[in-house]
Amino acid sequence: MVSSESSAARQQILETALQLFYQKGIQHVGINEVIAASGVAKRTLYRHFPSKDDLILEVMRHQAREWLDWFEDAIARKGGTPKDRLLSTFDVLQEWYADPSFRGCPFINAVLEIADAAHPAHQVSVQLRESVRAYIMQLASESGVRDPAAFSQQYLLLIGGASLMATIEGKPAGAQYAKSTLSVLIDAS
Amino acid sequence: MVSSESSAARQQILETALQLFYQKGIQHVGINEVIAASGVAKRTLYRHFPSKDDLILEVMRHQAREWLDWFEDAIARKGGTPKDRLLSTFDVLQEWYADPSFRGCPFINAVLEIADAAHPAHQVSVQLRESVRAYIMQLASESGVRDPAAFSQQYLLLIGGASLMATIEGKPAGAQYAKSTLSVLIDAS
DNA sequence: TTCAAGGGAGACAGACTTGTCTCCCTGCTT
DNA sequence: AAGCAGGGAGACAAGTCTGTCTCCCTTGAA
Repeated sequence: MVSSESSAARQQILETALQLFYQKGIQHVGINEVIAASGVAKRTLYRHFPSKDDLILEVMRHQAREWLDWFEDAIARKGGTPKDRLLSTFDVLQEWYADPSFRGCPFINAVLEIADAAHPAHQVSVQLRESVRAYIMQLASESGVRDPAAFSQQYLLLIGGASLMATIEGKPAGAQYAKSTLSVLIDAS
Repeated sequence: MVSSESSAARQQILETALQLFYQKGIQHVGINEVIAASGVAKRTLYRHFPSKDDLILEVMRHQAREWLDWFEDAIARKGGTPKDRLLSTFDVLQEWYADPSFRGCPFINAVLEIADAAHPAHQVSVQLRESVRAYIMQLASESGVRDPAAFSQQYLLLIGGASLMATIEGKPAGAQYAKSTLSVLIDAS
């Protein structure tokens, strides 16, 4: 018996839904579109995901794991001192923002599309931001920043602001403003 | 003959829709709910606004004018030197974030709910951010900041980031992180 | 070989949505 | 006084959506 967690159909649905949700926005993609693009029966989708909200939640969890892995790997690959790596996070982000398929940060998008802090998918975004903050706080400690906790909160402002600028104005270069701001913050501490 | 621009029914629809759109999210409010809450006939709404998209656009324009007036007035009332006023912008914003009726920045919400950069309402948000940036750049010039243009872009990151933090984590105090960051930026220039 | 589970295709119900339409009433203008 | 524009109430059409259902096929295990 194939575990329902690792079913090929389940994976197919998850990855197709992830693409569609990101490209068109969660609310603008119906279940019928997901099953058509997955080549899967509606009955099959509802066997694995009891409701659309469950599907959204699983998609967001999957995407959060993948994004955090990608982000930390990309920064590790840049190498250098902890301070170098802190600054290079915004180079990594700028490359992301400039990608033609970039349609905004999916976690910010999800929170504001869902517009319901009680929705479990909202918590996925909150937890992801907390993971990023903890990771940055660690790098800040290694860099000798005076108050790593406060610094990591300021970092969250900058990453959110840069993602927003990339989404609203379509300006990936917002990441460079964030980078220069971060540099000033580090040097001042 | 009453001008269709200043009709009482039109104003009623506009203000009711503004409230509902903000409280529940644009996509989660139907035309039927707007007319029920406005005490207006459906025919009347469609006489003034040919489609829901037109209504959304007019609501956003109205809200953008009101918000910018409120923001500039609140800062002017704080008084002090240009540098004082730059810093007090985030005190003003924090009061807004901490208000029980705060449900996120309506312009960020709208952009991400609509998820379509070609939608006219998206441009309203872009233009509002540009107005804020120009206003901040002026204050920065008066404060003797070295590069007011770059500074104003960094400001946009901070205001966006703080609004996002207030929305996602429900932490109005993000504004204080933004204020301290801004202070460092000013002193370093 | 038999049979149960997973899956594809799609009909269907029920509850939404936007936008058009009719019917009737009130109040202003000429 | 008369008539017309603006407006309230709501039926209706045509479309959307989610979630349930039936029917049939395939595959793998006992």
